[in-house]
Amino acid sequence: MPELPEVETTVRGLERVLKGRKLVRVEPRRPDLRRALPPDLGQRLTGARVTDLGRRAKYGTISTDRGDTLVFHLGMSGKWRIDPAELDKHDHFVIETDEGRRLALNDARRFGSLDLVPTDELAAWPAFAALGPEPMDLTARELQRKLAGRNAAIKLLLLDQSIVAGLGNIYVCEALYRAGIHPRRPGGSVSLARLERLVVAIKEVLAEAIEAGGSTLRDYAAPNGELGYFSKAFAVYDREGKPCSCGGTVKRIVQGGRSTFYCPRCQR
DNA sequence: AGATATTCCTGGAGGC
DNA sequence: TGCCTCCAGGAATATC
Repeated sequence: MPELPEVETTVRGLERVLKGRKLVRVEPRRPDLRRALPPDLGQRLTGARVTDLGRRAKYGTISTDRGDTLVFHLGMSGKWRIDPAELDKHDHFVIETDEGRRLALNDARRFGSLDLVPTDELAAWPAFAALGPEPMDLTARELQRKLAGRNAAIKLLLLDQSIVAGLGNIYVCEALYRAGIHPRRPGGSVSLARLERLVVAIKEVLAEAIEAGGSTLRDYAAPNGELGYFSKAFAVYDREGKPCSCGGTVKRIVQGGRSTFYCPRCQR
């Protein structure tokens, strides 16, 4: 269930193993994840040297000296396993470096994706071109402009990657809680002052999550490759019926087919 | 154009 | 214990 902080943590972990390394073996172990993999993926990556790693929204990028960038999305269950003792049935893509390190992209539910894009065309790549600003670059003014006239619930609009790119269900719930905004409030009805609070809340909750991820990088790099969510207790997410610090009770509703958790006393 | 529903997939949880 | 249903998640796609 990786959102932006988990992808950021993943990229930082991969960077330590991959940056500057040559890929001596590249093995797609099935032809597709969510979509078909590029048929020449193995051929185009084998023998290439990794120059850079990066992140855009919830996508990770691995660029090579051949002018290609491998773009991965972890979907909901994806994770990279570092030096797994043995491969399991959900290790769908495996690469090996000239130092003998092995990385396996494991994705039980296969909602993830792998694409190979010319590095100089990345910004124009359709999936990237459709993305809104990175949350860390977001301003209240810009958010206000994007929400103007929109009647849909603020919760749903914040999940729209063209409005702001990288937020998922968990951090949207947490950010709205911190900003004191009711998840059902129409997007266009949130005042600039409250959007200011919201933008600060988004940046803070993501920064804290990345910080927590950084502190668990050791675990991430362990043979089992597990990468947990920001494991500090969430204030509202998955806490239906439990107490809020205000004395109220966390409530769960369904919006757009997915759960929203919020405190009816704190969020208006 | 905006809003809403559906689709992909598997494992884990809970009910009986 | 086993079988069934339901649910979680992100984003593309379809339909109103």
